[in-house]
Amino acid sequence: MAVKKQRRDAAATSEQILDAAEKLFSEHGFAHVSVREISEEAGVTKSLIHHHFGAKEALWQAVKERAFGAYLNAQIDALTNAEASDGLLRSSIEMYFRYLEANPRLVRIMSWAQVEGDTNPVGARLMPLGAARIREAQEQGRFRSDLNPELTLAVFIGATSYWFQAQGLFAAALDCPNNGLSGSSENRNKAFIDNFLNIFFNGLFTDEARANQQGAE
Amino acid sequence: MAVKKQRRDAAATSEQILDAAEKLFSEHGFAHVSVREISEEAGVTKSLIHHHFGAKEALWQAVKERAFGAYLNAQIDALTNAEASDGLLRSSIEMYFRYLEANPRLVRIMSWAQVEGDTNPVGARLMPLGAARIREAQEQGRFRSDLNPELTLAVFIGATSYWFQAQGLFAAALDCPNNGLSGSSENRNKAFIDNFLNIFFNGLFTDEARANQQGAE
DNA sequence: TATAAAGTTGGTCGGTCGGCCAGTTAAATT
DNA sequence: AATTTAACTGGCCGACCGACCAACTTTATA
Repeated sequence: MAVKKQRRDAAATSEQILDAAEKLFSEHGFAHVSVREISEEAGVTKSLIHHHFGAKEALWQAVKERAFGAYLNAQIDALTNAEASDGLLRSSIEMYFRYLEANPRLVRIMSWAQVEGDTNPVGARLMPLGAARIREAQEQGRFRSDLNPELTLAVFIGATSYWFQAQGLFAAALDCPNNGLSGSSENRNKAFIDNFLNIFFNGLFTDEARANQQGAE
Repeated sequence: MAVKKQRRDAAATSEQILDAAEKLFSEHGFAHVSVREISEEAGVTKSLIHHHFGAKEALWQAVKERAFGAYLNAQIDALTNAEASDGLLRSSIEMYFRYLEANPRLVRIMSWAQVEGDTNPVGARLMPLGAARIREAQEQGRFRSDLNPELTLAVFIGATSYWFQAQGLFAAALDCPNNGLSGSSENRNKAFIDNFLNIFFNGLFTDEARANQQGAE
């Protein structure tokens, strides 16, 4: 038999409100969404939102904290559990990419938070972990030691994050039929990360060009 | 003798309004700025803004078109005038980076436009030009031919654009005193682009690691 | 100089916003 | 069963928003 729906459940109601707010905030941004719209989306009264979260700003904060918290845990897992071999480091990088791919709302929330000037605590937590993995690889002679780990990590985070943030920018240029990228977005994402990792690890130069470059220095 | 100030000059007034709007919109975004605030910043009445631009939305559009137009011209110059040698391609890439560095307002306007879902016509114009340069280098045997030019360009645009968009994200992690990056932002920018181009062209692997990777395939 | 056109102004309107409060209902406590 | 606590509701309020308009002033035209 079906469980009778609880009519007063503060935790469930809060989640309901958070879900609705996350949906609308991520789509349109904090300023373009009214508390009224959120209440309608969540199926509760406007007053109830103020009852549970106080001000609109606090609700936005709660939405961000929930999304960033889940993201942070997933990434810390990926960065601490992966072992220091080429294949596993590569796969932990791919996990970062896949997480963004699977959570488009998170990507948009991060975009909004970024442009609105939030001092994102997630980056400050994640950067040292990722940089440490790069340092390990350098000490083991697998990565070049003349590169700065933090800046290298910034390249990786930037290229992958921007790929998802700016799909509208790239879509038109990628959709021409002669480059074999006009398939599904999954295929495009896979082609991008493969292409990126290939450059990231091996560079853009041919062996010949690299030899010339080194000879010239 | 000083030129007597024109008291009624529609073009100058429009510029004045556009300057004020660009400043405030880029700092706080479209929704967080009122027409009243813009009028005060520009030193004109609110009604005058409606007289010149119609609706607030049209003013925002005009701000974006002015900024994107200047940006587009500068980049088209860089991409069409640079000759097809390693040094000049590298320098045209650096010009792109320098332009973003010198125009923080443009970076923020692009961020706002992106997150608000604008179908950015600039990317559609610029991507084919940049991809063509990469194709040339591939045909001349300087760049590896197994890479997709458009996706490669997306890596470059993403990494550099994100660097400026997300300085707040990176700043905390980069400011630790032991990595030599705690100087001025100009120095940090230079260190980043040098590090990026080094990876971009030559890859992250050591020669040994690259040899192992190729041997394993 | 007469007249039209364009630049500029202060004031105001309907509408929406976030937040508050008094009151109601269900659950928990004693 | 009585009472306290907390979830929940409808209505309302002042503030602010973008837009509009009628009037006024300067410049261009004939």
